[in-house]
Amino acid sequence: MTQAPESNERTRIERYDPVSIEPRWQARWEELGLHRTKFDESGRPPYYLLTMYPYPSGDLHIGHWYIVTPTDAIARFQVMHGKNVFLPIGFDAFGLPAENAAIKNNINPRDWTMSNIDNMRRQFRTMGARFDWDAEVVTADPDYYRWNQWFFLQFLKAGLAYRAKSPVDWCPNDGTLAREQVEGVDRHCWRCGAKVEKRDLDQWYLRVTKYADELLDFSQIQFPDPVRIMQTNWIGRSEGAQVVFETAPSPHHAGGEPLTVFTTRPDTLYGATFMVLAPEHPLVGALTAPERRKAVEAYVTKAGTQTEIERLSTDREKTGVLIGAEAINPVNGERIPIFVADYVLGGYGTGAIMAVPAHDERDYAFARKFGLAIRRVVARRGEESGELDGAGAYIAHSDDEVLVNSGEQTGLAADEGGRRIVAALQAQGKGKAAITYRLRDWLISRQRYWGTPIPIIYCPTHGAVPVPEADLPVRLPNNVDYEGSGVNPLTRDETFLNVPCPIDGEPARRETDTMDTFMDSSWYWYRYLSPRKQDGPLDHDLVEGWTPVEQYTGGAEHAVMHLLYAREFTKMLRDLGMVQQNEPWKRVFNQGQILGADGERMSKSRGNVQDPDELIAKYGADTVRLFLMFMGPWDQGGPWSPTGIGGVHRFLNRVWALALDPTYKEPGDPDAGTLPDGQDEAVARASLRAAAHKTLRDVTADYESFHFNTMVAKLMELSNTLFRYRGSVVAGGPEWDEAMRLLLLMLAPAAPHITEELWSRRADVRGEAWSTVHLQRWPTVDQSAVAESTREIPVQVNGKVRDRVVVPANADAAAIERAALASAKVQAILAGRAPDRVIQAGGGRLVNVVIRE
RNA sequence: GCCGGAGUGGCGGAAGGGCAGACGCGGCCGACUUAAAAUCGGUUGGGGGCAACCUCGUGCGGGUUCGAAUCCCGCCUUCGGCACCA
Repeated sequence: MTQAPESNERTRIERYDPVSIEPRWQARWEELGLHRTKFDESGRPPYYLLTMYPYPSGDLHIGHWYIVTPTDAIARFQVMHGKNVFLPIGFDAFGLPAENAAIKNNINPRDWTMSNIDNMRRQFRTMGARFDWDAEVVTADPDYYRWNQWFFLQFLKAGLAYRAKSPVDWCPNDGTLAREQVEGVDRHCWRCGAKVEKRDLDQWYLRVTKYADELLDFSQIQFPDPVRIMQTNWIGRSEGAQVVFETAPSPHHAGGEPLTVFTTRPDTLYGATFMVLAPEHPLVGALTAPERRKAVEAYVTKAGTQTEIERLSTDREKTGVLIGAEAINPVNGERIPIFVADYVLGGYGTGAIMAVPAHDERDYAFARKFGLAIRRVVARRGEESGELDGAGAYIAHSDDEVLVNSGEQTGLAADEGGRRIVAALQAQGKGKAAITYRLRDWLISRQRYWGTPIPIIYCPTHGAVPVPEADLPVRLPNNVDYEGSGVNPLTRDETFLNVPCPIDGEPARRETDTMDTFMDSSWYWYRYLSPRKQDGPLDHDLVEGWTPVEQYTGGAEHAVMHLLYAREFTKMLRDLGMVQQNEPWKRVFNQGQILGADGERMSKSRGNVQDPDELIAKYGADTVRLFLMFMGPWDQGGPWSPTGIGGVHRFLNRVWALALDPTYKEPGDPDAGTLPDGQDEAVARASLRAAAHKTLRDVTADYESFHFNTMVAKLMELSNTLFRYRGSVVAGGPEWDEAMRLLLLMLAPAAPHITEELWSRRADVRGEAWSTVHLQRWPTVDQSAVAESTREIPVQVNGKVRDRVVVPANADAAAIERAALASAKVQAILAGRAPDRVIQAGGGRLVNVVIRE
């Protein structure tokens, strides 16, 4: 790069050169151990600040900076408020991308992951974040994942883990596929293109539905509203009743087989005109009549091969087949036909419904298509004899509805009728009130290599036997050969597979499934507190002293997965006596996401990834940090654009110049040296102080509420104010010096390097010993500096601002009104008329003169 | 379809019943310079006026209020999430 020779005026002070300053201070902080948390320190209250640990994809991009640097600013701000801050970092090191890279490039997932982590550690250090690297956790480390295994064994003992069959997407060549590995409408494998099928596999579950009700209680965790709402919907509690129908006798069947359905509308039971079983319902096979068997089997098979999307698409036409059996409605003994149809889900409720087409849109659509009876049983009072208009089901559920065509219950209010129907059924043992949740148990089995091995051994005699705790960890073998396919290599690894049964010592085989990585991320903040502890997963004293985590920041994309799994996990740990708390974190904040310049998610494959390294080389880390905070509200994110970064860099250059050379006069500045607005020296001194302390008041509030963009704007304003006084008689004086000191302290959390450099030079100039700016106490606002002797009050006429009047700060309402009405502009508009009303808003902050035309 | 978030200058955004457009980018004018860059100062929502000023403006249409970007009702666009959950 050709650089013009430094012009004369720029040689007076040293140029702001972040590239030389930043690494120097980073090294110094590390040498001093400034970022290492002393957990046992008393006196300073603990403050655990957590940011979601990253997946080690290889390179830190600008999105990581966007996530991390404001969090670092919060940490530094809290340190300056006397808190004992813990800000750890680690890596979510297991998962599919490592395996994909491994298969593609024929390398080892561990090597790929670990070298990515090395690179990211290096890049992280260039941010200047105060991470406590001693606490680092890497989930692919056996020292970490052995505790996943240990927790699993405890859950098993406590009955919180169990095994059950469940379907997976299966490719004949590449084994189990993750959702994103199934491509196209024809559902082919992403690698080999083969047709994907469904397979039922035995898999492990965690019994998290046990906590469904408790998870709906958010009183001990502060979530952003959208997260709370999404979790509530995800859990999906609905109240209703279970009703037992029995099958009717037929030529092929004795009948009397109970079929339980769940309904939220027991009041509509008399309107049930058919019944529907999910294709997965266990009784489908047994109840199907011989002449229907072929059709039913074909239908069930087809349902199994359809994509979730296809099957669950709401605008798809309803399909289904009769199974050739009938059920008896317990309230009226009526025989109704039974269908199997895929609009009923196997995994929800009882997998069977009573269909009430008059009062349910889905049942209505199905009944119309198959020409089934539609019987109205609920009507608005006074419209009992009315017919359905044929446009659809009648859903509205209001207070003035009554039951019709409902036997003994006819004429009752719908609610009351529903209650009586349930009570009557309950008396006969044919029903009861029930609550159903949309939430399912947590399926943790993954047919993958790169994860935590599930510590189970299958013995021909004893079945699934837990690995004894003393034998943990079950290590993932390092030498793996994918043999060019996506099939989990553990299933071919004889050394791994063959083990003696822990009970009888006879030959047995290991479980080859590994755990969902959400298991890893459900407790890592506890491990950060004692990452190398060998005799247990967590240190109880530290956990109780430092958690729930004070503040957790991360992306909203985890609203219902990670953030819910981790809550469930914490409740399980609590029930095992491992922790005392009900929730893992006190407060969660969702920062926005930085997208590529094209508005799409940043990813290597899209080629829209912004590498921060070149920006740092050009502007330095402080500028990049500050720019990311300045761009907009932190919870908003948005497409990446470097437009404007120069403005932030210019701001830091100006802070640099103000700190090192207050009295300098720009040759190009016509106003250099004069005081603004014709102020005299005393007024200038007072307004400098006022500006500094007002900024302090506002910036403090902005840090506390994570409004970093306005925080930076206000610091820019203060530097602009200082700039106006640069070279004047007050430049370098005591008020200037105080303002400069406040500016550096306020800027320190956001731009840690330049402030540290200027702070140390300040100490040099004064002959004081150096002490880091980052351990200074946050300054306090001097209210007397902020107070002003006069106020300027906007005067509106009919809501439009027409003038401003200046009144003494202590003017009372009458005086303000007099001043407002005395305004020449107001008088001109009044034109001799008297105002109808004069309103003062906000204790005299504004006056509105109302005239009716 | 249902549930959420967001729509404000050329651009990122500020103000969350009381001065719309803070701060920054970009633009324009000027200073410094042989010149350019950098730096510094001024100016910058639209329309009108020589001016002081006037007028219109926060996605659209209504409403509440002395006063609405902000609250309410009905839409539109866009981004997330869920999606036959009985």
